Amino acid sequence: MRYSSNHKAETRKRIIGEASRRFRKNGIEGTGLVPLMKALGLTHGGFYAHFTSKDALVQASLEAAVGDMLARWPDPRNGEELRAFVDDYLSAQHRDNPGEGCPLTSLGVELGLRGTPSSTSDAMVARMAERLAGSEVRAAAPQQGMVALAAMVGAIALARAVSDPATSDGILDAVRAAIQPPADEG
Amino acid sequence: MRYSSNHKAETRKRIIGEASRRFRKNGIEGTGLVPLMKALGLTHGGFYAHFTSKDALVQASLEAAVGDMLARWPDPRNGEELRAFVDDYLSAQHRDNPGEGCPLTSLGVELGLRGTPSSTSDAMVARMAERLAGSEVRAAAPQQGMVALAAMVGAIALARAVSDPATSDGILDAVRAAIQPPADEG
DNA sequence: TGTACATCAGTGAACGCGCGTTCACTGATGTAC
DNA sequence: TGTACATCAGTGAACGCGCGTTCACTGATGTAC
Repeated sequence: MRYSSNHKAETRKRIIGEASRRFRKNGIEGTGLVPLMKALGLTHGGFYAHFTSKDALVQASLEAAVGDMLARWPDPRNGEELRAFVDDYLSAQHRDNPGEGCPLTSLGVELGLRGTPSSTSDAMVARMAERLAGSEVRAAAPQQGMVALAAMVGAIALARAVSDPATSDGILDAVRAAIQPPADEG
Repeated sequence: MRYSSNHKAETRKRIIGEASRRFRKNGIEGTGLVPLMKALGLTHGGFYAHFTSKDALVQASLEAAVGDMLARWPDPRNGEELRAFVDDYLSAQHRDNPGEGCPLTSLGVELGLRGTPSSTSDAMVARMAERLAGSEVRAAAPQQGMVALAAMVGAIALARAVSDPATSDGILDAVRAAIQPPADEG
């Protein structure tokens, strides 16, 4: 069967989209290519028409997830938007849905632990720290943006690792209060 | 072959020790029982004389790693000891050796991401946050201990995820400076 | 306008491999008599 | 003190399964003539 000229590019995008969700949710090692392709209504043999290997898909998925995440970032000069974004980042919703969430706390962590860090992570870390630093957020100096980012990433990691829901919520609350002044002050 | 009365207990400890290193370094899914037992000079069949399943070993390994980590923690009233510990935590040595490092940033993160958090993590988080809060560390209030812990865990995660060595070192430096006053002030 | 052919995204069977787990067995030693 | 037996940590072959990857093939459609 022959398809329209952009059909292959669209299929490639669909594979990346589904993979980026699955890698973040179930891990790279926990995501098989056979179930992934099946979920898209395709057979696994066709995978290699789009990617040279699973690793190539991992890189493309990380890049796509980072791109999505950065596109969602507000203008740092708009304090209200940034405050809302930080609230979203430190929300139960984000904690409970790694598949839709920040790739640094899922894919980035797995790649980092296994000794295969990617320069895509560098770009995301730099952009996030920069925007947190140049904002109304309490920490104003450039390094303070990095500290705020580390606290946010660590908060999500800890909130996910802990089994008591109250403790988990408390971690998110404590970090939110620390890096962001109360809403009525801003 | 029959062995001395404590032989089995010693073998069990050896399995847990090696597993806790491998789980932290290569991940739970990345650690096979066959190579694990082989590394101890044993065959894989004998594994089930010690543990009912791989999952049981994961729990035992997390508990052992958390116990080791907490045993290394200094008296929080001794500012100098605590400062040294925080420096060690935020060191290149720790970043580069997850197998010997904090189980929260490796095993805990993997368990948390896969939706199987363990109450063992709760104990470690509580104890670490408590000790950071009751110390000379800049952040003194109880929730501030949690913020310091989140920043430390996030710093290690980011420092591992990033590919540029200077950026990686910079993350550790920024967080160290933020949660700890300069040494000559203490 | 109609026929022949080239294209190529996707198919599906097959590959070798390592996984977690099971199980009948081994054999050195402690215990019972 | 000497023999027979029970114990049980560890052995090693086997199980079914899912993995990443390969490859000869399909067949609907665009293109050439």
